Parts: sequence; structure tokens; C-alpha cells
Amino acid sequence: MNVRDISVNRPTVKDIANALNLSISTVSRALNKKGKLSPKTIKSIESKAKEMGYLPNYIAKSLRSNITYTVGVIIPDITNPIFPSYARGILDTAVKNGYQVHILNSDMDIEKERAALRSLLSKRVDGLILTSTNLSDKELSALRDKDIPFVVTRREIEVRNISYVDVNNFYGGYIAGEYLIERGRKKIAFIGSRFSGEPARKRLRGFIRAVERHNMIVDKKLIIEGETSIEGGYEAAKEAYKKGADSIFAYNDIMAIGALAFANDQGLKLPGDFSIIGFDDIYLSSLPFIKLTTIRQPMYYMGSKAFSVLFNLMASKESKVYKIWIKPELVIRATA
Amino acid sequence: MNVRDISVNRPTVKDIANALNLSISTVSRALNKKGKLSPKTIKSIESKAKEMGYLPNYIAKSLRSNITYTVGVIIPDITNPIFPSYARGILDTAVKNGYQVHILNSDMDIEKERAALRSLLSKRVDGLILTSTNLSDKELSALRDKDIPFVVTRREIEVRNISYVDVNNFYGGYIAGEYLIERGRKKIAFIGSRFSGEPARKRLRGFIRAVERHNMIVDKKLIIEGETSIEGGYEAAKEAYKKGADSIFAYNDIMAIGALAFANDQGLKLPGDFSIIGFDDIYLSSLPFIKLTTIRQPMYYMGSKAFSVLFNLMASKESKVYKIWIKPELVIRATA
DNA sequence: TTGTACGCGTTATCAA
DNA sequence: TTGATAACGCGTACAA
Repeated sequence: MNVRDISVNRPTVKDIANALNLSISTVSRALNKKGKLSPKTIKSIESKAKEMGYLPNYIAKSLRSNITYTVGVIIPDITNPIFPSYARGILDTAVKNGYQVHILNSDMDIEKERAALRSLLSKRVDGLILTSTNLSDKELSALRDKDIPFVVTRREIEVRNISYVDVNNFYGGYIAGEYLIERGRKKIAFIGSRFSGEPARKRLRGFIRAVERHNMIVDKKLIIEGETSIEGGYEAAKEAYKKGADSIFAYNDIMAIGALAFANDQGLKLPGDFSIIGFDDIYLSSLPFIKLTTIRQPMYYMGSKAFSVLFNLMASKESKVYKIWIKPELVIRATA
Repeated sequence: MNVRDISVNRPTVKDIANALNLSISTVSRALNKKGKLSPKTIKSIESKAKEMGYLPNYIAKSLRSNITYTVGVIIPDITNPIFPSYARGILDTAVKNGYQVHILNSDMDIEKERAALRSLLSKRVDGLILTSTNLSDKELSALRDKDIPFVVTRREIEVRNISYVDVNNFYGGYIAGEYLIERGRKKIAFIGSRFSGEPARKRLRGFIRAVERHNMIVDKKLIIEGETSIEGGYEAAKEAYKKGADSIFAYNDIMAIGALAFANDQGLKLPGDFSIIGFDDIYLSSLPFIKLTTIRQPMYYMGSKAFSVLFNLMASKESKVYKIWIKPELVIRATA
């Protein structure tokens, strides 16, 4: 069987036109409801199309129109628990607007990300969502100067004229600190990773601001580095505890859960003896065994918003710029 | 700015040809390393292409070749904890082979799934992976009769000539039962959902077989239905416990975790007083708070395998059929 | 109301 | 070794 023969199963406008003794343009117009056609012709074309199982060929449409109704999304790692609902937010909103989504993982590896970008650009996606991108400001500027609209998420951008959507990390850190202080905590440790970059720094700064607002100071010894993992959280918590901390604000829930494991092993009663507050509100955190008090990042909303912004960007000819900070919120459970 | 003007940023073979006073066919050949060309011309074309930032237009390539290097994947819900690593397995393997992936969610809703399928077909994907499809055998047959290769996962198919990849649910149920019996359990309950369909039935049958092999019988009262959720697992476990069960084999980890929550609330010591074994080995199950003994489904491998099978299907002109059962394995932790 | 003809960017065929 | 041309399926300006 030759590749060409598949037209048996994949009828084109031409096939419909031939079957009906009409011209392709008439068929095209009928199918796209454009121009004036006799209702009779329209009806016959529509029923014939249905009968033959016609599906428009978006490849051809795209070549013609320069629109692919496809967006590319680069995500560090879909198996990271914060990303599935983010991805779902993008997917749902895209589908609702007639778009499809190409997802590629970068693993925070700059070369992988560049390869992903080239691949997406070759596929002529209409727009891009770059999540936690490692691209330099220079590269982002260059991308901006091309004709393709894109949105950056989870990384605030100093470069002008680049749209982004991110959670307000500073505010999140602030309300976390505020809450712990209100609960009477005096020696709050921050555990985070040196490698988690700007978001971690923002959360820490917000936290420090909250502490200082209460005329307290943050003990630099209690700002502790660790791996962004359960084990890393465990070790960092151990260190914080040894240094006399009475509570922990963790960079993210994964580390907070590690800290919680340490507190359990230590036989500490939460939130009586000790308090732990995380950041993210991943699915895990709500489990009955964990019940982590945390700062929720509405990831589904962030994904949905990112697509909406991109959609606006793709639709308008003028180049607008959106800078959106999503407010995180405190979720009080059992650990603080 | 007109849409046409974007060629400033998106040079084509034609632009390169003009810049070099060559024909487009020469440029095309050079870029694709086909035919005999003078090394000089090749070099000049390659450097010009690089200079102009040329990226091949895959839309045009696809129209010409009828190959899109894109596959469509329908997944019930990417936020379901069993699916992210499955998706990652597909993505990684696809990228490794030069393919991109369109992911769509069906939410186990037949109409959504049909819409997703139409959309993917219109986009002319080269192949499909249907996960836990709800399409009828008839619809699958019809799809098979089209020219598009596809693989079904997480649903064994009675229809002949349809390739699928699934975990061996029967075997998984069998080793779960076997293990509990070996540990001296006599009154094992099975908790699952009526709605979880064929996989649940297979797991139950495997479990029953193991019990019968040991000349014991399964008490029908201990086959308990519940929602596929933590709460559902909790309630089902309560019922099982009331009815005198000394252990539970849960349809999946989520329910097992619910059962574990019940056991904790009840003050039962595991695996001394009571045993719980799950199915899936989702990320949660390995957490220090949970340490669930379970039957692991290698989801990343399943995704990777599904793409490999599809890749073979797409590559070969003859219509092969693959039926692949992946062996699940027992993961012993703290609950059984 | 319907038809003709062209071009989107590419590659394969045939010719030079 | 290189060039001219047709074709993939579609939508649209222009003609009838």
C-alpha cells in the first residue's frame, strides 16, 4: 500500500468536489461557511463530507494561513508534583480556545531547553510558554525580537517587554513569616536551596520583611541550605533544631515534608512544640498523614492564566506586555 | 505589520537561494544532504542558513511528506498521580526519536475523548496512544481500519489486530495475595471500585487465584466496594475491619492510603495487627509517613514502551500487532 | 452563486 | 553539479 492511497481514508476537499461535481473552492467555502452559497449546495456538501468522514487537514490550513493553533510549552519536569496541575491548567484553557499543546521537558538543563525551543520553532507553534526558563536575558530578548509571542512563568524577568506570570513569592514569604510570628514563634528558621534561585530569594526576603515589621531580627545562622528533597528537608530541619529553632519556614512543601519527618522522628508535637510551614500546597500536603500548613500557589490557575495571556498576545497585532503576580494564600492545617 | 512580513524573521529556502543566487532545489538538497553538490556550494549554503537563522518549516515538510513527526496522546487526567511519569516516559522516548507529543485529557468522558481524537486526527498526527480508552470495540475497529497506527494502554483489547501495552494485572493481584498469605494472613479483604473496570477485575481474579492455590477461599463479604479516593479507601477499610478482616489488598495506592489512615486512627500496628498492600507505587507511597507495601506498576517504562511500540508501528508498512504485558513487582515497605 | 488560478514552503522528478 | 517545475491540501482574490 502506497502512502498516497490513504486518501481512501482521508478525503480532501478535492475528493468531495469530485464526488459532487463542484469546484474545490465551493466546497471549501461551504465547509468554512464563507461567502454566499445556495443552501442546497451547502447541505449536499456537508452531508457528503460527513459521509466520507472528512476532517480538515490542519497541516495544509496552517501552511496557508500561517496559524497552527498549537502552542509550545517547556516545563522543567512534568513529574515534579507542582507541575501536573499547572500543565492541566494550560491544556484545559488551550483546548477551550481551540489550541493544542506541545509539551517538552527541559530538566533545568539549558541545552535541553534550547533544543526544545528550536524544535518548537520549527514546528511553527503560534506561541510559547516558558516555565522556569534558564534562557539568558539576552536570549529572551532575541526571542522577543522574533515574531513569536511568548509568556514566561515562574521567573520574573528584568527584560522589558516580556510578559510573565508568576506567583508573588515575596508576598508568600511575608504571610508565612507573619503567621508564624502571630503564633508566638521567636526563632524561625528558613530552609531552602541555594540552587532554587530567584523564587527562593524572594520568599526569604518577604519572610525577613515580616519578621522585621515585628521588630525582630532573623538569625542568619537559621537560614539553612539543603537539597530540595525530602531528605534535604530532613537534614536541614535537624540542623535548624540543633541551632535552637522553634519553627521552620521551608522553601517548598517537599522540604517541609522532610522537616516534618524529622519532627516526627524527634517526637515533637506540632504545632505545640514546633511549627512547620511549607510553600506550594502540592497534593501530598493535604494527606491525612501530613496535613501540612503551607502557602498555596494556585498552579492550575497559573497555567490557565499563562495560556490566557498568551492567547491575548497571539490575538492582538500590537505588542502588549502583561506582568502578572498571582497572590498565594495561607492554608492552615496541622503543622503550624 | 503584516503577517507576510514575518519572513524577515523566518527565512525560507527561497530567501537563502536568493541571497546566494542559487536555485531553491540546490539549497534544499544542501540542507538535507541529498544528491551530489560541490562542497563549496554546500558550505556557503550552510553558513548562510546559519547566518539568517534558518529553521526548516515542518508544516511545509509535513504537507509534502505526509509525516508530521507528531504523535497524539490521550490520557484521562495528567494530575492523577499515576500518570505524570507515564507521560514523561512517552515524552522522553518520543523526543529521543525526533517526535513531538500532543497531550489531551479525556477525564474518562467518552465525548471528550471523541473530540480529542477528532482534533488529533485533523492535526494529522502520525500515530496515537490511547490510555484507558472508553472507545467501544467497534470504534476501535473503525480506527484500526484507517491508516493511522495506534497503541492502546491500560486496557486489554478483545478486538484482534490492535496493539496494546498494559501491566499484567492478574499477575499483580496474584503476587499481592501470595505475599499476604505467606505472612500468615487468613482473612484478606479486597477493596476496590465498581467503576474501575477491567483492571480491578483482573487484580481481584489474580488475588483469588492465589488464595485458592493455598486451599483457602475468599470470603465474598470481604470484597468491598468504595470510591477510588482516600476517603473511599478509609470507609472501605472501616467496613472490612468491622467484618473481621485481618488485612487488605487495595485496588490502588490511593485507596490503600485511605485504608492506612483508618488503621492509624484505629491505633492498629502494621504489619503486626493488620496488613495493607496497595497497587501502583505512586510517589506518595514511598514517603516516610506512609511506607506503603505495594505492587509497583512501572509507569515510566509503560509510557516509554508504548511509544516504542507505536514507533515500530509507524515505521513498518506491514501491520504488525504487539500485545505486551508488563510484569508488576512487589515492593515491600512497612504496611505488610 | 459558482469556478479558475495562485501561493503558502518543501521536496522529488526531470531536464540541462 | 545545478535548475525549473509540479505537487502536497487549502483558502482567497478575481472572474464569470
